[in-house]
Amino acid sequence: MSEFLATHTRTHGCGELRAADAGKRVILTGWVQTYRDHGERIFVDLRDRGGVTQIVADRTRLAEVHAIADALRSEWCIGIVGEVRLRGEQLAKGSPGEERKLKRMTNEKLPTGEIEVWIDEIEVFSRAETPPFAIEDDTDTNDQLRLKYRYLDLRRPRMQANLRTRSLITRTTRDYLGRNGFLEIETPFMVKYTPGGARNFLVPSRLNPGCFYALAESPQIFKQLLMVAGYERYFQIVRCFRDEDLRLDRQPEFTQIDIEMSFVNEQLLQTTMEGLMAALWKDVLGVELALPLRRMTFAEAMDRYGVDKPDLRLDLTLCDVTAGFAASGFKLFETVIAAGGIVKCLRIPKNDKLTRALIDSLPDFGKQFGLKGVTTVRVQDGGWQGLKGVSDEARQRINQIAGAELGDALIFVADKAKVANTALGGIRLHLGDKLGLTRKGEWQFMWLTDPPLFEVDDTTGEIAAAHHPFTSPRVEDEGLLETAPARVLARAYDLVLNGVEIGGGSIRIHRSDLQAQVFQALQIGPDEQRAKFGFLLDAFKYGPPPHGGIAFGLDRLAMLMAGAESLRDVIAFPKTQKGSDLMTECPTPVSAKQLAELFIQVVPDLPR
RNA sequence: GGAGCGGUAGUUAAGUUGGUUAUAACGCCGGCCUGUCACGCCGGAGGCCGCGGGUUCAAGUCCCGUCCGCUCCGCCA
Repeated sequence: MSEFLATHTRTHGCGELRAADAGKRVILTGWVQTYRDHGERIFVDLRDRGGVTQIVADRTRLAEVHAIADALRSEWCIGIVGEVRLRGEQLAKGSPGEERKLKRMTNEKLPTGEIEVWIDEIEVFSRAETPPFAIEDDTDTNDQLRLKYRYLDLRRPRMQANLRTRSLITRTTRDYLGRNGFLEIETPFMVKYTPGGARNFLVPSRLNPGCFYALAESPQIFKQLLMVAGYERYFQIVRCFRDEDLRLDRQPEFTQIDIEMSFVNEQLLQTTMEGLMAALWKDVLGVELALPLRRMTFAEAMDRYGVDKPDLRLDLTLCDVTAGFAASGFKLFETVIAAGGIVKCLRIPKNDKLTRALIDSLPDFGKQFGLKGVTTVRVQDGGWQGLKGVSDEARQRINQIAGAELGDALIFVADKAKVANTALGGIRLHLGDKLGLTRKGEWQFMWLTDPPLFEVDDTTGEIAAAHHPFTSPRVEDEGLLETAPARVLARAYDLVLNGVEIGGGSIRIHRSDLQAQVFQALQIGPDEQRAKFGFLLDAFKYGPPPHGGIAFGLDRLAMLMAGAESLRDVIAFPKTQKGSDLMTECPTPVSAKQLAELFIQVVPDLPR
């Protein structure tokens, strides 16, 4: 133990001291943020997780303290004993210009700016090499370096604030759910591998040669079993693992707030979750949410926003002008329509920021969505500027559908429905940003409801579960399961915030006859059912309660609430886009001996 | 699986149609300085231009390959 700590422990954090503390003898510990050497007097900004305090070493006062302070460098870890003084206290009372000088000495940028601590004792706990980047919020360094020296990156106040926000979120969540009768119950990470869905990370079993566990993608099946087991209300803040390609808002391991309730319908579940959101926004951000939250059907979202997670901070909407362009004389679009495609339109009300250059950049922007082209016209008296070959009649029809007014721009995209919607939805967000139409600072929540129960594969026409095979169809659609499965809508819901899906769930099937119909529609036969879900189906023979649930992405929630730009900024030790950890340099190959112990042989470039 | 962007001093960047010793700012090191808080002033050090090939009299610059990072499409029941 250091000599210093044997006899001292700190009395205050570096963000705590105020003018009222003047005269106190205090002990502070922290890291050297910066130092300003003025010869006889050295000023040091001392930082800990709570803030920064200026400490002062004066040669005429204590030469030995001054000598130690003279050697201090960035990020050294030190402890000091000293006296809190109002800045400029030593100025002679009543001296000329006293008030002005005092004011000049106060640092209004710091909460502790009125005071400073004059050092009586100082101990260097440890020195630091010059860090590869400055430990400050506006340090402009690349992610590669930040991740390699993550422990330094995490010293930055903004990162500490982000992780503090995250901690507050989990604390409030536990508190709210606990008060509402939810039990926190853990479930296994190492689970049975089931094909389909997200790719799994596999864990070899030494005790069972040739056999593997999968790391859980989510506790889905276990939480349903807990409902069968009569726990009624369950939650867990749980790590999930998916071996899929990564994005700004996706990590290979991420955390869910996982929730399941028995004897519940959509209304009760959503109300309960709205209560959770209200508690979070109040406790963490001090914001009162207006409840209930808005609801929108999947169909409306796709039609008007082109996505299943609309950003409602932006008022622009899409409309379908396929009917307008049919027999319009515009061959390009007519061909697309004849091939089963659609034409969607985004109307931009007259806006000076929509420059020629911005319009010209849209086709390139559209390419990333697989779009072949983007057509933009300006609505003028008696015609469209920017597109010829459309009959007057068709033009008027389209103007009417789009609600176009003089001076507006109409942006058209023609392709298969999915591509057209995704692309124009993307352009909508892009332009909202570029034109400054997206209202920053708003919290736009919405429940997305009534999505399709199944997804139909474009090429094969095969049907797959859109969510998972235990999601209930809407009661009124049960009759369609055999005749028109693609039209069946689900008792499922997503919670969307500012264009980000922060949670999703469903009411589950608890009736075996209904479950059989769904398996039938999915063409999952008895053998496959047994192999994949046998234990769950067995459990459902013993009086399963009606139940449903939801899972929130804690990382995304934290990212939005902390105002962070990336998931990596709210995860202490995240991974790169290729799933590697640049600090520990993982993953790595392992020795032949380790592999042999697991009965595994590595074959490079195995044909797939 | 695919597309785009990036990699030059410790860091962030500049580097012209290929042409002398590869610039700048910040940081770092030394000295000076009683009030700074983006302190200031004087001086100094610091480079495998991601890596490997190729073209050329000559490559940071052009070509091919490769690695790493970022963003997106596919993917994520």
